[in-house]
Amino acid sequence: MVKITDVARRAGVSPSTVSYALSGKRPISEETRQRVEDAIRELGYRPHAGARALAGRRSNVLALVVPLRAGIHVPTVMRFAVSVVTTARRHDHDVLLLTQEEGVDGLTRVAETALVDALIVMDVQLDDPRLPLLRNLELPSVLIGLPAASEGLTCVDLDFRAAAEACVEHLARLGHRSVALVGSPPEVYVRRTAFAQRVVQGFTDAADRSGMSSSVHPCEPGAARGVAEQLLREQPALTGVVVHNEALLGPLLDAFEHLGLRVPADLSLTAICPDELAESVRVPITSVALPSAEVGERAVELLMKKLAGTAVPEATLLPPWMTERASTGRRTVS
Amino acid sequence: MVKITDVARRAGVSPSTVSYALSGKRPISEETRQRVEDAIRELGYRPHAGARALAGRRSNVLALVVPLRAGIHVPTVMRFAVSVVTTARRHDHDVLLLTQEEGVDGLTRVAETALVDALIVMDVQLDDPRLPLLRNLELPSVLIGLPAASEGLTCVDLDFRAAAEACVEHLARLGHRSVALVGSPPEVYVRRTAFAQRVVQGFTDAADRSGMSSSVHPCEPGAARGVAEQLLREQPALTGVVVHNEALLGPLLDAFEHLGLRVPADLSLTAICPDELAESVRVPITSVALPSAEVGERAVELLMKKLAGTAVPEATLLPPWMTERASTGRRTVS
DNA sequence: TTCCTTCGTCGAAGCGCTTCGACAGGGGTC
DNA sequence: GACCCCTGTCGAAGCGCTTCGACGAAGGAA
Repeated sequence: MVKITDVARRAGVSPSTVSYALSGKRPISEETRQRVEDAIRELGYRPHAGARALAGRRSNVLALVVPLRAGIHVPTVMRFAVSVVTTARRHDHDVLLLTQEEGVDGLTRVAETALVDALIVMDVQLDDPRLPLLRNLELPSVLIGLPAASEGLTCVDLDFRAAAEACVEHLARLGHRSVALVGSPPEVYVRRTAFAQRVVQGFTDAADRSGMSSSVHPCEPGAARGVAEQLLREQPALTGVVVHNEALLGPLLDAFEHLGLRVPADLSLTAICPDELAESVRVPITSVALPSAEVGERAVELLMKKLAGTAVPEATLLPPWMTERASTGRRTVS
Repeated sequence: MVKITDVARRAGVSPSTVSYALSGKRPISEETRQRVEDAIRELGYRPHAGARALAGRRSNVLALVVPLRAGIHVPTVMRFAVSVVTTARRHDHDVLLLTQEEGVDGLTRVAETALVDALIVMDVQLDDPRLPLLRNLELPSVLIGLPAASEGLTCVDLDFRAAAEACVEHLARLGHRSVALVGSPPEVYVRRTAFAQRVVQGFTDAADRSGMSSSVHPCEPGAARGVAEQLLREQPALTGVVVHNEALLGPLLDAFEHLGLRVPADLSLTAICPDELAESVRVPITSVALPSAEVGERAVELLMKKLAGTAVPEATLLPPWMTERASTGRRTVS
């Protein structure tokens, strides 16, 4: 193994100079830096991560808690995760994968062993049991998701409330008077997952404000047909549906068609989901984008700022961005 | 931060004794061990990961390369990943998440900086460009997937060839004479992804051996209806289908029904996919299980053996395990 | 000219842990 | 009784890196 002293010898300088040349923490003459870089290249030197972590008190590793619980949409979660990894690499950090199972203990462990410098936590509940821990930990952390009380924390997320409102208001503008929300599976609400709850709030409030009749339906994957039938039965005047359930978008479209409803002629559909998904189904869906890549990126960048000692806002809510596609149209009064 | 010397002082022993009590690498009297453990508990001691890695030449971290390329089924991949993380934790290891993007460089980097002790690589191609690297690296590695040449490597996977054969033979036993394989998206074959290729081989060979007529159809997600129509048009005698594409299982079932075919009365369906999936669709599918959890577990266990210096087999192929469900039946001669 | 900075570099002291060699004491064995 | 070999413990020497204080040289201010 080639180490810093080897590089130093080859470049004709001291190890500390190599270190400073690498970190830039003290001025080094251009000529010396060049010699050091050459030596590094020639020898194929790579600093030892453990030694670095020990001496520098920084491991350059972030922990990411990936939620893989019942009811979540795995591909969507992985979009966040990939964005986090990619952005972390841009900032010269690696990402340690923790599963939800490990829970509070896992977070404590990686924090206290100094395995990681910082934490990113996904799938936040309104009253998440991990919040006290995160507040007390000496390590900086960022939540992807907005709990009920964000004091003393740092959170990033899409403004789901505004997203749901945007969907409803879009339907209202098109003349719809009766709308329904097809949501995530029931267990997601039982856990009081923050984003799901906010969508319900935004949806209901906006519908009330617009004087629309509305209903909310948590929905299992695979239950598309059942929900569709139920909707038509219980809410015969229904002409607008907001879908907040990635797995159901396609099936729901099929189910409505199967029941003889044309989208958007008889029924307008909007969704909150990744743009790619909205574009890839049979009838492209008017949707508020779920900007996973941007959220992941922001999370890492906020963390980097905190690591650098900069103050950051407690909550960063990305404004909803709606794209009109083929699935929504004016209500046709029959 | 509480360190080993604090524990040593409190327990009235030397730091080395604490270390040995913890690692068990030298005999320690029961009484001393107890005092050390008490001290650890009372002080809340956690060994510093970096220091440990530096002195012990082991980081207790594994790298996992997670494939998130076009055409892969994310939930299936994550089943492997979760199993790897869970098993790794049981062996007191953590898992560093690498994306495919990082490629060969990423593997080299984490290996040479001693950030990780070992590597697990998924989504292996028959002629994977990472193989030479893995062969030369001083770090042990395990592939999830079986490349064309496995000499000098360690690989675990379901025996996909045998799995495909089992599906075909099952259909043959039921009297079917004309079968089709609905496979992964085309890009998966273009990349020469190992498991996909082996399924095709196994399927074709078994069909030939049984004297059945057969055809193979790579298939995009969302193209279910198109493929179904094409199959009926081009292969009118078709009565048996093998599906090797998680995303398509449900849609394909719907598509055949839509075309007026009853499963299994008119058409028998078998699949290679996780059992959960096979059970959760409308008509439970006779399937060969994709034992993600077991494969992930085996991968980690093989790695642990290699880290311990034990020799392990180059290829571990798990035998296929078929479960008959409602989707297959005898061919009804009409 | 003298004094004070700033720039560029070096040496040494750790960071917190593991591990090696040494050694005291307590049995066995012959 | 002499010898040897375990068992259980300690002290010290690193592991490879960062960082702090120091210092010579060069440049500016007075």
